Amino acid sequence: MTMYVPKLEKDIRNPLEAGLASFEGKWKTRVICALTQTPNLRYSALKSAMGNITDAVLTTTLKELTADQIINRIQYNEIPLRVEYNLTKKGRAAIPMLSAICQWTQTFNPEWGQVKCGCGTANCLFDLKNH
Amino acid sequence: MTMYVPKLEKDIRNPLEAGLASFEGKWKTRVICALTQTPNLRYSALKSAMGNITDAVLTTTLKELTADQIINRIQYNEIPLRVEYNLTKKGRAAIPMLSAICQWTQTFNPEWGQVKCGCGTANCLFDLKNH
DNA sequence: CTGTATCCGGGAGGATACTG
DNA sequence: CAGTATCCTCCCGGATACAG
Repeated sequence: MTMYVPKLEKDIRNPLEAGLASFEGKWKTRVICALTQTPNLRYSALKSAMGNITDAVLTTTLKELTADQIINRIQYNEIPLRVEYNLTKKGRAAIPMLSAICQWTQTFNPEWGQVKCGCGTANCLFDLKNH
Repeated sequence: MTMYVPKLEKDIRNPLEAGLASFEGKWKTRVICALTQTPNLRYSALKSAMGNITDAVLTTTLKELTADQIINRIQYNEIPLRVEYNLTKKGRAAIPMLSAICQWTQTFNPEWGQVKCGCGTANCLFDLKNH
């Protein structure tokens, strides 16, 4: 019933800060990565892709990404209920940006350069350590 | 005497998360912005550019940016002590990335598109609301 | 002038139990 | 299956005071 409402408004001053806020927190980029590798994922598939996330945290993450127009929530009123998530146009437009950050890190911190993703997916964005 | 040491290690899994961590927090991008507009700034100049930051928070921010190799700390052993900060090569390489995020926000959230920076500096990265 | 030391409130992330 | 509701812990950002 009582949704969480922060007492202090965040102090976001420009479009850069607004953009970065879309990716902050522990799970958002991981959800984006999963949806990049597999375009349509159900709640349960997303949850197991995240590994050890709890429902409360996954739900919050998905709501924030939806509010930021980075993912779509598509509900099929079947029984049992089916819900799928995928990237919006804005979400897909973020992929090159995130890749650029990834490469920037690997360029200047070569210790990251050796870590290769083992997922075998051709369009995988990220080089994951635990994957 | 007792520096702050986090008890739980941060869970950074890939170069994207490592890169984004360099920009997180309220002040890091603002410091980068200030040093983009003015290449060499003293502690006190940086502090007044930030507006209402406290010393404890500014010091922490500068240390983290230095540790991440995004800014250089140059100390002149004069009396009184003079310290200047500027962007490293890695820091300068981040500017196009940050501009891309800025533009991404302005493209998909046009309410940010009308806000223009009033600083008059040619190489100003960001469109600032309070500036 | 350029910081450190110390304390504190608020909140993000998480654990657990429960539900249509 | 796809979430809510509730509670809790840790620690970040900030305030204030002090120092080399």
